[in-house]
Amino acid sequence: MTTPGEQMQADVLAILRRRNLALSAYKVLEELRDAHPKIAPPAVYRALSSLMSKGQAHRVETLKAYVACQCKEHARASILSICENCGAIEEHLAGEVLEAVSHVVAETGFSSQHHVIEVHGICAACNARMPAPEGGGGRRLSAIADPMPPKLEAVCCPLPTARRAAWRH
Amino acid sequence: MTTPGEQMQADVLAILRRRNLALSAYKVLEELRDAHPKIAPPAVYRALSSLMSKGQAHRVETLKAYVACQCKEHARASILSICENCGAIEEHLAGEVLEAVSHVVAETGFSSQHHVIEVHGICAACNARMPAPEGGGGRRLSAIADPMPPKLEAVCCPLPTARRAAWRH
DNA sequence: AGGGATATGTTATATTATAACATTACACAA
DNA sequence: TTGTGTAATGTTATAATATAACATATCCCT
Repeated sequence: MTTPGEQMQADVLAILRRRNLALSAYKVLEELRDAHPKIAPPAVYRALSSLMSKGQAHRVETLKAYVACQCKEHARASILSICENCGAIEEHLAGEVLEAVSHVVAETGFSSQHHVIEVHGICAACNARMPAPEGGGGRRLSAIADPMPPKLEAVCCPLPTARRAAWRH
Repeated sequence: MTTPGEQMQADVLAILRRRNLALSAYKVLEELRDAHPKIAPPAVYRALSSLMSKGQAHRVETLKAYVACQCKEHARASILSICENCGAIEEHLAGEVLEAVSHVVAETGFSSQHHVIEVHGICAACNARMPAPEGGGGRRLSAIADPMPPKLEAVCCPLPTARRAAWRH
């Protein structure tokens, strides 16, 4: 039988999976109100917390927001890439990198327990629609000519010179 | 001549440098009240923001808190290690790791602009005071026998089985 | 001096997260 | 079966983090 808590987790996970964007806990809460009219913040945070402890969701620290895990229930930490243009999140498994990080900090005697690796930049799809940068190096948000939505549900779109991309809020 | 904003930045930096711990913006604000009795949050956030853009301070994303940069004005991102026992933060420069991360995400066409790498675990000093773990792997917080303060200003200390270490708040 | 840009001060509020406690459901012994 | 302790869920309130919005002052340039 499925308990209320399990149902909540399933509903939260379904909401997160609808997009490849990170959603704030309160955005998730809003969307949950359809199925759970009188839901309150602690219920959402409890569900997110359970999902995270099972590796089915991740908090994107640099966005204060949450995404569904894109791998098949991995336990190890992963690298999250965050597109500054469209907000798309991708998850990259790379044990060697985690080990490299552990190795670096081990030089001062630090023993690693949990890694957080996040990279901001421009995703492949947005790169394809942007002019290449002058002085070499990666393309930049300010160079975007004609921004356009990401893979799944469009949430970006207008984004000319804006300091803050549309998908943030 | 030194402007009010520069003075504020200097004061904030001095406060951050007094510890090797991360301080929340509001903790910084409290300490600033000595020198600036009527300071308000935006002033602190502005100072932190300026310091960060100059590479003189960093936000520890996983702690929602700020530390002084420990290197000589590096521009590149670094690896931050966070001791779960005493809260000590260490900064590790490791360009190769940043490149390894960029390389991993580049496999899907992502171009990196900014890296965030944070590692939680146990620092050398705390490791020295802890029993080694049974099944191999790093030592864990729960295994701590007789916790004791970190390098600079002691903020940790009691920490037997506590779920949340004392230095967090 | 005038006037625009930038920096600073001030008030209010938005956003994110958790504490604290009430209530319900559940496992299991008596 | 009924009590009774534990864990899960619901509910209310509030804590902690961060920024918007606007007023005022300062500086630079003419």
